[in-house]
Amino acid sequence: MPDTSPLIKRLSLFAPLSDGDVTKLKQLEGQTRRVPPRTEVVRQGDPVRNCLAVRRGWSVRAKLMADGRRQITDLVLPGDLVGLYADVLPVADQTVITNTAVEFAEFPPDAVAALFFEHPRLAAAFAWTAAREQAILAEKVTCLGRRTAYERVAHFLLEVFERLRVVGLTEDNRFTLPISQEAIADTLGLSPVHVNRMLARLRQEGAIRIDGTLVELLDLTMLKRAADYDELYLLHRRLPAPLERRLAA
Amino acid sequence: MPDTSPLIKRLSLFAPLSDGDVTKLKQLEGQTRRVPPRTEVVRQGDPVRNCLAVRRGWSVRAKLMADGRRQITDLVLPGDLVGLYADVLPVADQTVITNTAVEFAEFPPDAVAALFFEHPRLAAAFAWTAAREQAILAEKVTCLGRRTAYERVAHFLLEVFERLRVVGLTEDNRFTLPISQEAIADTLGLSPVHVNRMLARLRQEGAIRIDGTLVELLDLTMLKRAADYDELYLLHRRLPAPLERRLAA
DNA sequence: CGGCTACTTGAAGGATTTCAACGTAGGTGG
DNA sequence: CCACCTACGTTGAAATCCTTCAAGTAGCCG
Repeated sequence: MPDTSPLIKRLSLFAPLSDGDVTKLKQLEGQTRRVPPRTEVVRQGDPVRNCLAVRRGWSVRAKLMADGRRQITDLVLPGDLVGLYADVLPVADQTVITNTAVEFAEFPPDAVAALFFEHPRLAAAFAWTAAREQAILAEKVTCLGRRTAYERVAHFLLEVFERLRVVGLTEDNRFTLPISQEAIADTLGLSPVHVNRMLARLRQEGAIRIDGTLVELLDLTMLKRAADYDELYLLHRRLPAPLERRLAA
Repeated sequence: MPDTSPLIKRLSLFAPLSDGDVTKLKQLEGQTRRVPPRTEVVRQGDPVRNCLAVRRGWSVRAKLMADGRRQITDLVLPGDLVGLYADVLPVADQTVITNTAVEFAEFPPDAVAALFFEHPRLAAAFAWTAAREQAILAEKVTCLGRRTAYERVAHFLLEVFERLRVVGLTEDNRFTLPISQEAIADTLGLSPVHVNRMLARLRQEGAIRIDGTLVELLDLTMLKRAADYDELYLLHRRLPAPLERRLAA
């Protein structure tokens, strides 16, 4: 299947999906919507309506402060789900803005609750997604709290690379990074100028190469050492055996 | 009920619980275990066995880096749940260490999944808890990425105050803060020395008063302004009406 | 070509860390 | 009961990392 959606790719990593599961996912992702770059898909403070499943394009989830500062809390990449908790939240606590043209599917939040009854394996996969999202957030807290600017930039590149890899959006050690250095700065809690300097340093050290939006990681070992990187938190591993047995029943 | 557990207190804030729900919670919390201060309750990298429901005492959830740096990602206070995702995770991505003597109940992770069938309202309440935890993490990312040390300390005090308040652990504007300034530093991504200075400044400005482990917030308005604080993210509001209607059915 | 946006680089300033020293309270053993 | 010890809090001074300000370059699109 060359047309496999990134979501299906990503969830298959967690557990082999049955035909029924795949059919259900295709149904959820059936109707897609396209929005241009710099569109607010979800607005902080608004009531949340739908869950989104991103098929193409980059967005960011961000918190906006009263005085204009902003912090990007997570990237939203193809295969990612937005608003899994929509059902249970009064209003969105964050804004989601597209960075490129983005294509995504929408479905009602109670469809997620319904999964628990009809598609327990998918429900587990969605729970796993939520757990992964939380682990990514915790890792980001660690980055911002305890890593230097240099380490943060290296860590950022490695995380993006690995997250794109599992949805098939890398080639060798290359990927496209369609966001500005200012956006990276808002992700890493740094100034744009300093992000630029750290990228320059990584470039000079031969760890990376950048050509426009194309990034190549030339020395993964060195990057991982520099970032104190352990990708365990991304949970790109098979699910626990006990759960597997239970779901197989 | 003077004996109401902090968990029941907290979840009641989300939705009025039925007698059956309360009975179920009491059953989950039935057997408690006590551990002394500075005990590793969950160890980063170990397989996760159980979910925990904390009844008394303070713990922290932390990420430990190879070179000894640590980042506290969240406080674990009475009424908090630990390891909601245990079922779906291969290993713990964080360590949980008690700071004081702690009393908590343990229950198997699949008990959470079972809730969805027998106690949908509790299941929703647990989902809400998970959503709240994630919102707290996102807010922490914003703190670490975009707030100054002064703002972070003010924000920290306000968050702790509000979280303790809903489980009945405050009196007027006072609460006990049984953790060291070093632990606060590891929470806020600062050095212990600087935390001390910021606390001193808040004290001089008349915003707070500290006597041992007792903290009093003297000027909430000023603190909230200083921290750019909006406690919306703590989700201490009633659940959305549509969900309420569905659960009432 | 002009104007926009993003990237780049240098220099100065500021926020926070590190280093160091001292004070204080509680706990333990002589 | 006192002396010691340790952990924690406090304060000053120097060093560092990162930001801010400023100016210049490169690419892109009308």
